[in-house]
Amino acid sequence: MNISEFAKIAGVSKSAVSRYFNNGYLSEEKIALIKAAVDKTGYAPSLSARSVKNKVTKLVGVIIPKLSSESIARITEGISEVLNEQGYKLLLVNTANDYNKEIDSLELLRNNWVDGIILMASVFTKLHKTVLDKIRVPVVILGQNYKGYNCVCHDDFGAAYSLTRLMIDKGASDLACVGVRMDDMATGKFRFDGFMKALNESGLTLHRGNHETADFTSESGYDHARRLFSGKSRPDAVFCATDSIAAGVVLYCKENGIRIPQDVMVCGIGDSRLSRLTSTTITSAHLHYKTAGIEAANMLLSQVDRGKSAPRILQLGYEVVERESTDR
Amino acid sequence: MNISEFAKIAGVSKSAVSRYFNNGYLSEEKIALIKAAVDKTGYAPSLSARSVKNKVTKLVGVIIPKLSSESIARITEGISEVLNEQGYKLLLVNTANDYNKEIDSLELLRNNWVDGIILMASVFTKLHKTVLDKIRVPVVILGQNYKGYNCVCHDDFGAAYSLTRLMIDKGASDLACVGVRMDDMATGKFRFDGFMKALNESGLTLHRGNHETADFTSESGYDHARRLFSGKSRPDAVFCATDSIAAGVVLYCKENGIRIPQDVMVCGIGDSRLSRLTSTTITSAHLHYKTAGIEAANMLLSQVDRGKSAPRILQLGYEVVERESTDR
DNA sequence: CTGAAAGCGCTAACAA
DNA sequence: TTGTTAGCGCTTTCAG
Repeated sequence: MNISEFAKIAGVSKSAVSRYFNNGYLSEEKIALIKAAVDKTGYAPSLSARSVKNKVTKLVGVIIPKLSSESIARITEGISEVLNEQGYKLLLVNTANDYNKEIDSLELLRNNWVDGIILMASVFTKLHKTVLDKIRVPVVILGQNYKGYNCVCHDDFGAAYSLTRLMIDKGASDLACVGVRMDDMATGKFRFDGFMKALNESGLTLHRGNHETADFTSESGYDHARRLFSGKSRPDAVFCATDSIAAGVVLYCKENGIRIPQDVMVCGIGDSRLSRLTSTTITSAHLHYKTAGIEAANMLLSQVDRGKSAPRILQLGYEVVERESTDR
Repeated sequence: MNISEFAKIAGVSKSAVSRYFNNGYLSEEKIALIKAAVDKTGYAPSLSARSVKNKVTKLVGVIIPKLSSESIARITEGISEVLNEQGYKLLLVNTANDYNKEIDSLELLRNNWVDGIILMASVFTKLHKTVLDKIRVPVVILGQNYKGYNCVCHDDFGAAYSLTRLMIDKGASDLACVGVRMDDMATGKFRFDGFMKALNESGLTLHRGNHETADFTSESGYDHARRLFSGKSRPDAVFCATDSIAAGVVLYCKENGIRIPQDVMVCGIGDSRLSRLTSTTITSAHLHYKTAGIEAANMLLSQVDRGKSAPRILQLGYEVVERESTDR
């Protein structure tokens, strides 16, 4: 049913109907007439047609690498909360860790579909830059710090530094790192750099064989723990780039009689629910994921409303949460 | 930029441009002309305007109660996979466990916005029915079994029965259940019913104080474990409606010197990653979450394409996965 | 194969 | 306050 047909049923003009749905001038009498007809027919205006006129879709595109990750879920909940409140809807694109798809999705949303985009970026290629620079709608990048773009990110470097420092202060001298690929700047490079800074500051060196690159799963953490602990000299502390990886390391230790924290200390990042439930609970750094989502959505919507402005970068802090895995 | 303006730049007519983007008849020559202009200007047709003509948005609404849940994330990944493949986009609505918002969201999507809806339902009220019956686009309900609607669901009853049976076969005689609210039929009622059937079949009774109602978190599982184990007689087996709850129970036992499985057996449902990482790994039932998402999306799209048809119910099986928590 | 023109459902400027 | 009317950007007949 369209507006003309409905107007006929309600016994009013098209404009009256339009005004009814757009808070225009309308007499009580007509309002009642239309309300009754709505109840009867269930008519609602076509959002597409409305968008054609308004040039506004009230839709925000959110591009994520995967869904089954506690951190991403929490971020997305934050985003969704703000969007809901402000009357926007969330168009979710899951790239399934496929970086080409990230580009495709940006292309897809580039014109005429959404009023703004939040990109949970992993790696950042020249292609990303090319596409991002062509996009007409506002974009906020979440979880990475790319100069020249609107970003909301975490203090990955600081969190890694503090945790490593903590383990050194507790007596660790032969530290290992299970990180992720370095082209993921936030989770890969910055967390590794923070780890290294703490080492260097204390005059420690990263021994050969003590640096592993895992993916984001605990299975992978488990596998890399095996490699770490099968060398001749075992590390006495393992810094992991994420809690999931740390959980895998903890599991490996449990199964192989390596005592935590007596034989080896372990920590992760993210303060996930998991870190409280593993056989040895895991010392971690709390990152404000939901807040990041909220801030990113607010940053985006303010640009949607008031037009693009100079790029801002918002970096959120962290809190170290000590648990059993470093308790000595 | 709109089609007319672009057509002028490309040096062709509006219709030619339209045909270019809709695989119509077009000479090589014009195709080249338009392609060049697209590269230069970045023009892409407005999807909203297209929808007005086509009466098709290529958008599917997905309503979920929350994001930070492994099962929901896996389901949604399945949905997203199919939608992507078929050229549909995913409009995500997070109701944040607010059942009123579930209704509102259905109302919102009811007309003219999406081509179909997947509803991850929790409870089912008369209001749900009223709204669902008014909706014009196809709807698939995921995770619950409501006669008369298209549903994809799990064998909650069977899974609970098998797990309880397993514990009884291993010698449990005083069983407890930590479930969730009964108006969530799938997770609450059916899992409890499955549990009870196994008890009854073996001539066992549910002792007073051995039935707790938790929410879906491990914190809640932890709290209810305290109540369970502070009575005079301790159960020798605890069936939990979800893995998260079970993880909380396991944590409580660990902290209070209650040995699993020697003193008490524990199991959950969902075969989550968590169940493999807790201090005592948790026996669980694998539910095919991602498959459920895939099947639901396929079911929905087939109705979108071929029009609504008689309601179908697809129930997926389960597999019991034995781990340490029942290993005796 | 091509372009002109009508029309999708809606909004808003305009005249009443 | 109201109704009429001219678009919004696109697709698709229809006549060439």
